[in-house]
Amino acid sequence: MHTGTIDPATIPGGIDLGLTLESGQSYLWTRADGDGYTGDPDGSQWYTTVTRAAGAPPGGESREGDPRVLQVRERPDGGLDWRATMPAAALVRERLRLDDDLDAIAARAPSDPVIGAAFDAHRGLRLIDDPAYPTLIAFICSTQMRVARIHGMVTDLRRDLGDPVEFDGATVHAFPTPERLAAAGEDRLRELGLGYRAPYVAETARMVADGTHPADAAGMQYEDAREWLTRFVGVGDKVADCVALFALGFDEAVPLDTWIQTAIEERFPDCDRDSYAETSRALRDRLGPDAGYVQTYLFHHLRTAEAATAD
DNA sequence: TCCGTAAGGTATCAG
DNA sequence: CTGATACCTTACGGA
Repeated sequence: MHTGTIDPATIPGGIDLGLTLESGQSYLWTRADGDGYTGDPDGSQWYTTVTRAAGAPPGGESREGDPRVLQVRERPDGGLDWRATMPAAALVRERLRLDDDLDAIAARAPSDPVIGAAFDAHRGLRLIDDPAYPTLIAFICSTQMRVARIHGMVTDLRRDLGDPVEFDGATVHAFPTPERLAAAGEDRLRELGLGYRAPYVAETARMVADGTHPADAAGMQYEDAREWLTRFVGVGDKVADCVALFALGFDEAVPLDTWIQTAIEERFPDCDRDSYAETSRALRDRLGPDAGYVQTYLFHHLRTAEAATAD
């Protein structure tokens, strides 16, 4: 086993690990004391994921290789501990985007009372940089679902169809390979509770298994990438934006979900256009170069209960 | 205990 | 190309 620590001085703006991993960006980590997403996040717990990459460019998780386990927890000093089946210091920095300067990002954000409140209320919330294919499947599952249940669905997929890996005396499961998901078939996926998403996941997994990989969008211009991603079954503009933002490093992407749509109507009505593409463009212009970061803070702020009394 | 509603939307089909 | 509708399942809140 490899272990390491990350000095808080090397994390500009700090990190709230539980918030970052349970804020609805990533569904690929589980908390040691349970499935997570069902209670208050707790960054002092070990969070575990399984990955096939050991340090890849954004969204460029290797498409083959043995699954490897990575665990991270928050230290009392604000730094991080990690444990893994491979050297992982660089991987942790990359996945949790520890080089992003949160204070600078907050300073660049537009001066708006709700945006300011969102940054103040959720210090240490970071964007994540997850592998593209599991993120694609997770967000196909996300339509018309609550955050906690999306995590439950992904966890069920892993447990039932993912390769088991031994680590520290326990068994954890990798995200199922595209081949395995495709082979499972629509009926099996319906049994796992995916509902009408089952055929979408099966068909998209088949496309990936046949060589059309979502990470291939990483080198495109942002709007081209979003459009290209919608070729996967079950992927419209919103899900494509989630993959672009949370897995492919397109920091300008602003997934227009129901929460953000409401925020647009109430806070930025002049950004409300006739199409997704035009509204997206207007909102990106309004939110600035870190539009994706601002969106993530807004989404989390609006979604949490305290937001109801914040404004 | 039971039922209506809504949950990080998308595919499909008219007009 | 734009607008309306069905869609699986589950976890809630109100009767």
